This record gives sequence, C-alpha cells and structure tokens, in this order.
Amino acid sequence: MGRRSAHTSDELRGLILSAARDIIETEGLTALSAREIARRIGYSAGTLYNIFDNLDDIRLTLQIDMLEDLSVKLSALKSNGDAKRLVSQTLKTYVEFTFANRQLWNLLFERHEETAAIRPQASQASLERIATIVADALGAALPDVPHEQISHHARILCAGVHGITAVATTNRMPGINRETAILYVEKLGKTYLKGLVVD
Amino acid sequence: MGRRSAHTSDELRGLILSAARDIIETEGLTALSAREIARRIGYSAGTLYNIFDNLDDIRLTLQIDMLEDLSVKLSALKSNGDAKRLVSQTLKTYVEFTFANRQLWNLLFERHEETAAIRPQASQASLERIATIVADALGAALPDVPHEQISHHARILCAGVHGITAVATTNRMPGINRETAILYVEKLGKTYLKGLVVD
DNA sequence: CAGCCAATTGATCACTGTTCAATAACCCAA
DNA sequence: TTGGGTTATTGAACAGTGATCAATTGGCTG
Repeated sequence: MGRRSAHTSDELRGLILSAARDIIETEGLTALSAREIARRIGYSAGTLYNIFDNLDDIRLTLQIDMLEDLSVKLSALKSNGDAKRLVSQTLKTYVEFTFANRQLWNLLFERHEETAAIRPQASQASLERIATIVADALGAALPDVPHEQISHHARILCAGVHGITAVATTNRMPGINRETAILYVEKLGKTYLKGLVVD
Repeated sequence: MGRRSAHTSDELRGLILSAARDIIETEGLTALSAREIARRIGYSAGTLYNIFDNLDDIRLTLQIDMLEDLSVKLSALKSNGDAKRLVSQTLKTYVEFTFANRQLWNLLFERHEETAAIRPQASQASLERIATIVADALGAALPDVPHEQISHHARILCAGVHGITAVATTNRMPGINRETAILYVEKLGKTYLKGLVVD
C-alpha cells in the first residue's frame, strides 16, 4: 500500500502515544511492542519509525508527557496561607499521581542508556521542574533558609518520596501499599521539615 | 552430546549465577541473555532451564544474593557507643554498596509480575531484613520511641535512601551523582532523626 | 492526464526466551 | 568386559521481539 495520509504526522504521533499509553496501563510495560501499537492504530510497525527514532523514544516521550502532567497538577496547588500545609499537599498529590498511573510510572525506573541524544536531557528537565515546584513550596515554609539549601532539600525530599512510591508501586516491601505509602510520605515530609526547622 | 557431568548441578548453578553477574556488571542488565550465559560457561542455553525456571528466576536469585550480601555488610557495623553515628554509618554503607554494584542494583527496579511463586517473597524478605537492621540502629538512637513506630520510621528511611540511590545510579537528576548521593543520604538521615527527636 | 513524490508496507535480519525430542556419555549390573 | 538403562546435554524449532529498507501505490501537482 502506498501513501494514505488519512492522518497528518502529528495526528499519527498522537495516535501512537495514546495507543502506547493504553497498552502500558492495561497490559503493563512489558506488553508494549512496536507491532502491538501498530495493530491498534491500524498501521504497520514500520510507520512508527517514521515518527519516532525507536521504541525507547516512544517510552521516553510518554515519560516526559507524564511528568509534565504531574508538573501541571502540582503547580495548580495553591497555598491558603499555611506554607507547611502546601508542602504536605504537594507530596501527597505526588504519591496519588503515581498510584493513578501505576503502570506508566514504571517508565521512570527503566534504563535507557543514552539511546537518543536530546530526550534524556528532556526527561531530566521534567524531573527538575518538579523538584523546583517542591522547592518553591519548601522555600515558603522555610523563609530563613537560603535558596541554595532549599533546592538541595527539595531534591532530597523528591528522591525520598520517589523511593517510597517505587517500593510501594512495585510491592517490594510487604507492609507498603497505597495507604501506607501516603502515610509514609506525609510522615517523611513532616519529620524532615521539623528537622530543618530545628537548625 | 549426552551427559557430561563435568559439574554437579550445584556447581553449574554457581557458574550460571557468576556468569550472569559478570554480564550484568560489565555489559549492563539488558545484555543478560540465556544464550550469552550459556556461551560463557560452555554449555547450551537449554541447560540453564534444568537448574532455573527461567531467566527471571536467575535475575531474582542474583537480587536476593545481592541483598543478602548487603545485609551481611550492614550487620557487621558496630556501634562505638554513639547510636546516631551508627545510623549514619548504616545509611552511608548502604549507598556505597549501591554504587559498588551499580549495574546489579538495577535488578531492584525491575518488574517481575509474580513470575514464580516463592522467589518474590524471598526478595521481600531480604529487603525486610535490611529494614530490620536499620530499625535496630534507629531503636538504639531513639530509646523512647516504641518499637512499632521505629519499624515504620526505618522503612521510611530505607525507602527514602532507596529513592536517592535510584535517582543517582540512573542519572535521573542532573545534580545527583555518587558524591552528592552520599551527602544527600547523610542529610536525609540526620534531618529525619532530628525531626523525630523533637517529638 | 501524466508523472513525480513520499507515505506505507511487508519481507527480512538478527536477536530474544523457552521447549523438547534426540542423543550420547556415564554408571552399574551381569 | 559388555550391555543396557539413566539422564545430562544439546540443537533445532517456535513464537515473539526491534529495526531496516526496497518496493509499491495512493495522492497531489504541473
């Protein structure tokens, strides 16, 4: 079959990403394959490679989109005057997001050994943006702490929360599930903040 | 070729695991394949399946062995009277271990969707054992806190440290590398402890 | 309406995990 | 020593994977 152009390449891009998302959320990360994506959108596998470099490119794009999505959700949270509460809210929203995107979230734990050139940087940037949001919330709660320090603390908190969600979503520890994960993250945030205030 | 019995099945088991470890540490997780293991030990791929259920079984075994190894290293640390220092030492040893086993450590971030029956439990148990070691150190540093609470705090700290190592070993954030990871974990441990003492 | 252009395909390659009939080396009983 | 049973080991086979690319054919334009 020759050209069809039933879809623009932008539309095709959207179809591919959306099909990939569907597969991952319903069948799991390992079920994602070029042929399965193609089957679902009614194209052949080769077409994917006109739009994306390779499967990893697709996975990274999904990851970045997801982190962008999370960024927006976190940014939407507004303080009602209680700065510490905003920190808690932010972390809680983070955890709930990971559980709402249970399967997709595993994209973050994959290796992509520098497949492409630009995308890993973009992925880093998305995470950095999230850390910045946490840093802003943290900065408001700790007005006396210098900015430099705040950004370190934000990264520590983010990574810490990341770890709890990682352990929870992959069932690595017997006692950690959705509910305890939320409790743990809250405890981590509050206790860490308390420890900082003491300084 | 028929039977050779140049190695007992226990020896073979050891050869397989050691070859698998080598491949992962030198070539990375994705380079591990049944045929490559077989090639290295001078057997055919089918032989692996006499000893292990499947490749995931091998990966899980490596993971458990590694966690056991870490457990031993952490247990070997002894307090010199300063209980808080032991907590710091434990966490630091943990991080350094993850960097010493950079590639193998990624086994922890893999999904194995309940492949076999027993092994995932064994993997959970290994992590649980590590959390217990941290809990013991923590308990000594916080004699007033009830045991139940301590084990929660230990899990939170473990997961938190886990997250920092995860981000660091996979280069997920620009500013986090081996050195900063150690600093971050130290900061996390000390600040969290401080926050607990305040209560 | 001819002809160019390019989107799309499907065959192909080299790989993967896993299975299993066939084989051949070992061990033991006669 | 020989024969036969046992079984560890193999290699072919299957169904799948990601990726490539010549061939094709539909749509667009001059």
